[in-house]
Amino acid sequence: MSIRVRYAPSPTGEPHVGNLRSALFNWLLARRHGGRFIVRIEDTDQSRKVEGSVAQTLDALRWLGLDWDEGPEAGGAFGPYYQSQRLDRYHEAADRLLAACAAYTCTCTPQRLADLRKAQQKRKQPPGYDGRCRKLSPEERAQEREAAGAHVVRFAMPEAGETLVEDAVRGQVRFENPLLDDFVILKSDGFPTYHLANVVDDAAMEISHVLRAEEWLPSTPRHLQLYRALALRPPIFAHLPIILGADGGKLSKRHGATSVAHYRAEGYLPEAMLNFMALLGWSLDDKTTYLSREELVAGFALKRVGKTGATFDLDRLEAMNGHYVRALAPDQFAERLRPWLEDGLPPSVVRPLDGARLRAIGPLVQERIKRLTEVVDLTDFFFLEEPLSYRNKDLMGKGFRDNPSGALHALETTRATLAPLSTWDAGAIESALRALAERLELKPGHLFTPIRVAATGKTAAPPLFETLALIGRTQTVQRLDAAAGRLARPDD
RNA sequence: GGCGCAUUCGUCUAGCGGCCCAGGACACCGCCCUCUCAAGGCGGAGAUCGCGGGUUCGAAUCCCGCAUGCGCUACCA
Repeated sequence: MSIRVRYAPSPTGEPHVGNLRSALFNWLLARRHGGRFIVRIEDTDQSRKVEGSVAQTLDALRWLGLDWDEGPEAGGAFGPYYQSQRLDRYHEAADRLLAACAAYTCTCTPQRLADLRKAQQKRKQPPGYDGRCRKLSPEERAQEREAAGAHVVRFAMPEAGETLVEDAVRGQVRFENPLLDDFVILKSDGFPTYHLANVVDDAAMEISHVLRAEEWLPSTPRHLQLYRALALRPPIFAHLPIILGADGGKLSKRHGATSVAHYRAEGYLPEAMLNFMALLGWSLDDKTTYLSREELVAGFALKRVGKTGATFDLDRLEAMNGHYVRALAPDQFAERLRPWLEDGLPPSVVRPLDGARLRAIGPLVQERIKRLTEVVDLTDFFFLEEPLSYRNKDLMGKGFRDNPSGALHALETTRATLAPLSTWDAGAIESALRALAERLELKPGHLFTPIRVAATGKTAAPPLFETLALIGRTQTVQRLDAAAGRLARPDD
C-alpha cells in the first residue's frame, strides 16, 4: 500500500509547536517509505479564520524543511486543498447520509442546547445532545426547518454497541456507542464541521495514515462511524502523545511561546528545532539524541512512537541548539550571524556588514552561543565606533578590587607595551602581554581583566588576544586610553 | 459528572518476563583544561520503575483494583 499522509492545519493563527510536531511525524513517515506528504487547509470555521495564517504555516514548514508533495502552491491531483473550496463534496456526503437516515436535520436553537447542557451538568449527567430532532418524524422535521429558517445536520450515532478503534500506537481502544451523542456534521452556515470534512477529505485524498495529536482519540469512534455510514475505508490511525508545558498541562500560550515562528526569531536553528520536536514522543533507541534530518527519516518508525505525554523542555531545546550552532561550518555560521547582527546592532553601524569581518569573528563566538540572537551582545564591540559603557568596578576586576591606581597602572603599561608592537596579531599580543604580567608580577588573569573590559566593555568576552588582534591597534589603544581616563573619576 | 489515555532519575526517554539492585541525553555538582565566558575531558549525585493485590521459579515488563495526571465532553479544530 502506498503511503499518503497529510498535515491539516486550520488557519487560526501562527502554527503551534504541537501542530508542527504532528506535521513532522507525518512527513517523516512519508519520506521514510517513499510516500506522499500532503498539506490541506481546514478552513471550515469562518469565525476563527485569521488572515495570513496559511502563509505563516507554509513558511514554518519551509523553514523546517518539510516539503510537501501536494497542497497549496504545490497543486496535485486530489485538489483543491482548501476545504472552503470543497463544500460541494461535504454536501454530497451529508445528502447521502440524510437519504440513508444516518443523519437528520436539527433545528434546536443554540439557546436550547445551552440550557440542555446546563441542566445535564446540574443533574451530573453527561452533557450531550438529547436527540430531540432525531425523534421527530420526517414531516415534523420538514415543518420545523421551514419555521426555523436555519438548521444543522447531525449524524445519527448507533444507539447501541461499541466502536473499536485500532490505534497504531495505543492498540485497541473501546468506546460505547450510546455514550457518544449525535454530533453536528453540517453547520447552519453550510460549512461542515471538522468531523465530516476530515473524513470526506481523507477518504477522497486516499490518505493511508492519520497521525494526529492524542486529543483526537476520543472523537475517533465518531469518525469511524462516519466512514462506515459513508461506505468509505478508514485510514490507519496513530494518536501522538500530547505535548505538555512545564507545569504538566497541555502546552498553551500561558507556558510562553508556542509558535514556531517565535523560536525562529529567537535564534534557534531549524535543524535543532526539528531534532527537538522529533524527540517529543519518539526515540530511535536508548542513547541517540542528535539526529540529522536524513537520520530522522531513515530511523523513523511508528512502532517507536511513545504513548506518554512529552514535556516541552526549553533547556533541552537550547542545549540542542548550542550543539547545532557549534556543528555549523565556520563560513556558514558567519553568514547565519549576519541577519541577527544587522538587526540588533545600533543604527550607527554601517550595513551591510563586511563578510570577511564576520568570518573572522565567527570562530571566536561559535562555541560560546546557544542561540543566534546572543551574538549581538557578545560581539557588538567589534562594530561600535562610539565609547563603550561599563562600570569601573568591572574594569578593576578581582585583581584590582578597590585599587584604581593599580588598574590604572596596568592599563597604562599595557598601552605602552602594545602601541609600539611591531607585529599586530594574536600571537605577538599574547607574548607581549604575558611578558608584561611577569614583569609587573601580576597573575595573567588579573592583568587581562582590565584589558578585556576596556576593549570589549564586558567581563565575559571572546578570547582576549584574538579579540584585540581583530579590533586593531588603533582602536585598542583608544579604548585603553578611555578606560585609563575613566579610572580617575569613580562612577559607582 | 461521564468517557478515554497515561504513570521509569528534575526533564526527554531506553526497557516489551531473567542480560536491570534499571541504560543514555539535557539540566545539576565536583575535578581537569584555562586570560573571562564557553567548549572539551573525567567523575559524581539523582528512579525502592505511582500505590496495593495477584500470575510466575522469576515482573519495570503480564492481569486486576486504587490513586494521580492529562485529554475529550461546542453549529472550534
